[in-house]
Amino acid sequence: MNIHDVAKKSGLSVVTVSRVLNNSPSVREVNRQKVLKAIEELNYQPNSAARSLVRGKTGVIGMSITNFNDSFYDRVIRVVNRKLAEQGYFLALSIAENEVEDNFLFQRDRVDGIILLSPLRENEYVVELKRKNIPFVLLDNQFQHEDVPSVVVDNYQGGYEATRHLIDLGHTQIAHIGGPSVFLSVEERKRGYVQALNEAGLTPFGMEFCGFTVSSGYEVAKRWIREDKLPTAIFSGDDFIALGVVQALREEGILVPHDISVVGFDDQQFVGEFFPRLTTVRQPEAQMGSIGVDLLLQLINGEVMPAAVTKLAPQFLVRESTAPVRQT
Amino acid sequence: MNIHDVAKKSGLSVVTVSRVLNNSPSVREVNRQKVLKAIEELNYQPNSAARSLVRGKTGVIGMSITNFNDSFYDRVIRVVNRKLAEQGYFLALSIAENEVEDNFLFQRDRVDGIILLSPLRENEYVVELKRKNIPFVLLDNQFQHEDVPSVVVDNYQGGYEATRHLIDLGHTQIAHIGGPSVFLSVEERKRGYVQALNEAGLTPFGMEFCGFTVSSGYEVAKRWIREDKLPTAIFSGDDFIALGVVQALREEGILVPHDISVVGFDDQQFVGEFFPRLTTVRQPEAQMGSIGVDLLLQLINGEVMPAAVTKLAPQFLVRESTAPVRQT
DNA sequence: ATGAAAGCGCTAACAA
DNA sequence: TTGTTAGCGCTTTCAT
Repeated sequence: MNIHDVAKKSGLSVVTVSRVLNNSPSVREVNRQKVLKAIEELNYQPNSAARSLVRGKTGVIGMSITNFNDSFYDRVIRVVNRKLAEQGYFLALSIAENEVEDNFLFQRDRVDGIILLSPLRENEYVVELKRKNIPFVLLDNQFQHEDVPSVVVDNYQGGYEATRHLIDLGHTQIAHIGGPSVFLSVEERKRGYVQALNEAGLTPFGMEFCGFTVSSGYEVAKRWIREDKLPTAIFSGDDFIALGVVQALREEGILVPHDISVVGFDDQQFVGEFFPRLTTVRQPEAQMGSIGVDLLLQLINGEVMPAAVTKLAPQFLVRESTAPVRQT
Repeated sequence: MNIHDVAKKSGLSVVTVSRVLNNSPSVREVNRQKVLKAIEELNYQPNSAARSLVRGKTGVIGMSITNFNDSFYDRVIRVVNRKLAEQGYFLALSIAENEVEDNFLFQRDRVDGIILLSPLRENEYVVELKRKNIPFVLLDNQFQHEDVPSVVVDNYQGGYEATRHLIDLGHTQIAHIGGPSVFLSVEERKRGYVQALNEAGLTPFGMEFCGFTVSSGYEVAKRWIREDKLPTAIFSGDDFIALGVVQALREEGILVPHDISVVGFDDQQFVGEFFPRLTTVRQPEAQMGSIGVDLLLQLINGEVMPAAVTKLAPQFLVRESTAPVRQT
């Protein structure tokens, strides 16, 4: 069943049918109706391969993800999906596990553009996509690349605000547990932390870097307890770490926020349901997704080359895991 | 740049090039090399739209997901992705948010087949896909449908084993907090729970149904504490609920598993990092994904109609949140 | 406003 | 073993 069947059924030519399909204005209303009726009756849908072939466009935007178990990704994906749908594009997600060259999406004629979300082998991907001349943007990435628009959150500011908040609560002994230090975001958060302390005439009480997991946070906190070098406040590199910290402290009878204040990062959904609900830094996922889509579509439409890096302000959320320092 | 360029460059016809591309044996080795060389030099990749058009196949399998913040989904997705890649197929994920008809994937010529993972509006989807005559399978679904292969975990068995384990530990006062009771899986888990109790000559100590969230579990447990009707063991409908329960108990100074044993369901990744590590029921994600792919490919290749429902045994994981009942 | 003809890049059928 | 020809289903000139 194809466009010819519709033409036959409606008594018009395939060209007219095609025009109706593409909302061309130069079709008499009577004929348009005839065609629409035939389409309806035949339950016809144009063949997408044929369309792609002749148009040189697919209407598909690919997005490469590394992880499907994270609120941050979930939120970004939803926004991107919705926004692309509004623009008539379809989002095809792909999990980045294989070699870069193996990625099916990375072919000029399969997608009109690509979004890389928190890419792991960022440089490889960028080289490959540039070589293949596929329009793409980076979201939450690590490095800066010439001619590649990217949208990142201001991790420095996040770290700064988190620490500033603790300082404002009167804390002077503030430690930091960051994620894997290979990440630029980790480095930036730390930088914000240090800067805020410096401005207040303070120095880091302690710094440690571990995995973005509950257990790593737990272990670091347990060690600090064992070594009897506990601060009065801890800025954690993400919510998982923070949760591990809270748990370790609680096991030793140290209460959050009564005895020690803890700040997280990312506002992981399930973490928000724990008590004490974590004071944390939320990344502006909606903005990030939205701007990312805008940039990509500009690129695809060959409009002016968008700015290289868009840095978004994070949102600091004060909840229940932080409190004024206890007077001793 | 297309197949003609390669033909020209290699001094052979487009047909020969096509044959090389498709590993046809009837090409002399010398010529094959010539073609390969030309492809290499031109960095040529066949146009996929043209291929799809003429072959009537896309090489793409679509998978519709509702949530990207869950270990269970993450695990299934990874297995499916890997397995499809092995078979030369590409997995395109799509988030199910819009109307069924809006789903871009649901078009015969866009994908060769579809996998529905834990679909929400299951019946609508099934009707639509049947109407469009697209091969598809269901994973972790709710209902049974004629002529649609599906793979589910034996939730009844999961509930049974979890409860049996508690009974074996000497517990007689065993309560259950299930998820939203609209789900068949929730009903099945409950049924297993009740059955295990019955066989042991016991009756449910209490039953409650709430959302699959930490906070719901927390609230139910808090209420039970307030009303002073605590069991010695609780079988929770999933890990989130279980976590909420543990937290609520701990806040009241009731220790898990010392005072009360708690069992979860799903083996959510981050939950495994909490202490006490949760005794839980793991769904066989790898099997589910693998069998799902096999069934779908059978369907696509028009082989014998696969069995309607494949029910997989869950795996019971004894960890640290359960212990023998305390002698009073 | 409508249609005939050409062509997008590829593969399959048939011939040589 | 290789190549010629036709055609997948659609859109886009270019006439009319």
